Amino acid sequence: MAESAGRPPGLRESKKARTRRAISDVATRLFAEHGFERVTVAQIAAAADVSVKTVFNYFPTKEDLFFDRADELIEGLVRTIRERPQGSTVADALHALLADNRVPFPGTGWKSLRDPEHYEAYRTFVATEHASPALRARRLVLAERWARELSEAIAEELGLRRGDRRADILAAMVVAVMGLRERVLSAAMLERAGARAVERRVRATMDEAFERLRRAFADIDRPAK
Amino acid sequence: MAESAGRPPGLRESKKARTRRAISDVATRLFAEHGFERVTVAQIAAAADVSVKTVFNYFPTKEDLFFDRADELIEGLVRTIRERPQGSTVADALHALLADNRVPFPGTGWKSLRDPEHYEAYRTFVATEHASPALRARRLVLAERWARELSEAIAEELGLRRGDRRADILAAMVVAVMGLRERVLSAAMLERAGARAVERRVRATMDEAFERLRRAFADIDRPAK
DNA sequence: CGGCAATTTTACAGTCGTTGCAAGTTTTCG
DNA sequence: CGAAAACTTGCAACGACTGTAAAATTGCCG
Repeated sequence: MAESAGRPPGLRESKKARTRRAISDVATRLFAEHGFERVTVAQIAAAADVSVKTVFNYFPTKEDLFFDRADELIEGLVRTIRERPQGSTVADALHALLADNRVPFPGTGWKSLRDPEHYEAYRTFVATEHASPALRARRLVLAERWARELSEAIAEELGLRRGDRRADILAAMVVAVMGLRERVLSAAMLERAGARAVERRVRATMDEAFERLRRAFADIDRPAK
Repeated sequence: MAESAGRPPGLRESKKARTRRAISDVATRLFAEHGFERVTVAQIAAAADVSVKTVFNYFPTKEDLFFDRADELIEGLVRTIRERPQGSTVADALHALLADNRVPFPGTGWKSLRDPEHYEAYRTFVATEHASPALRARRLVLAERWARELSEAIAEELGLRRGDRRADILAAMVVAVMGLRERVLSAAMLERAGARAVERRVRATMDEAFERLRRAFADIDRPAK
């Protein structure tokens, strides 16, 4: 695998990066405009001025075009756990992150829904996803992968051995709660609730969920430091 | 929607049922023999002596051929909750069901893994599913549907209004635990652990998980009657 | 700079799931 | 029995995806 800072960028590398970006951007725009199902890979390729084969060269499946960089989300979660403030349990840290009115944006991190531009962008994302069974299915697969990574991070952070049942259970429940958050968020945004209303509903759900998680895992979820 | 016992069977009905069964059986056999991905719908149609179009007439997608009647599982769960014995909480009832060494079989209910025949059949099922990303994805979609139905049943059973946050949270966590059970079960069976060993691992995981669920939901999960 | 090797991109042909359509076939019912 | 309704089928077509081998591009070395 290429190390993160191997050689000086190199023409080839940078060109590849640019091509990949171009394809992803074009695809994102087209999906937002016409919906996932009604855009063909051939159209994307044409709009990005590459061949269909090249598209599949960079993205294994059409769905990957939509969820490009979605895996960054899990990195954010893991960092949240690892770098939680002193005295804060894992549940505390995740609670703080997920009860907040922010949502993950590819590349640029978590953004507040109070910003109308971000609200609109995320609403489009959610609506596109919601309208496509294939995308909804894909999201579930991603969530499963997240559960595994989360489980490892949690185990390590709580001083349990890898694959400890308790870490697996906690991770699975956290991911379930994330799924719930997503559902609440989507539902609220799809009916065009105002940013404050969305925020309120999300927070209420997360408060409830994490309170219960705290109760369930009080014995092993220890504060940092 | 057709009521469960509409007219006397009728030639047409029974013929349809037979055709459907034939297709499903043939598909199941072929998948077990060669793996999901390596069997084409055309082959299934040929082996079942119908046209490809007829196959899609009965089953919306190829995956549905594999998971035919999997939705019966959720009915079993819901019944488990509704008909739980006196003094038993929802968590108790689900715990008893899921810590047991039995697995759901389409049509015939839950069977013990101690029976070598059932063990082998279920192992084949699990192995086939495991080998196919498409099937794994599909299972996740089914699980999501189960979460919704479970949530309704739980809400009703605990005297909460439909869509009560707490019921949603409990349901989501229960489904997460079911997913975990499946993972433990699969892993154990794929490495050909003996029935007792599989049973032990499943039970240990379920004991741990439900103990935590009980703690988390002690305030609302009331015993029956 | 020139030219060869490695890497990317592309066209082309093909597989497979899935759908729409119009023409059979079978079952039901009056 | 005969027409309507319900099923089945063959055919053509679409779109995601793959393999292959040829063409274009880029990196590198003398």
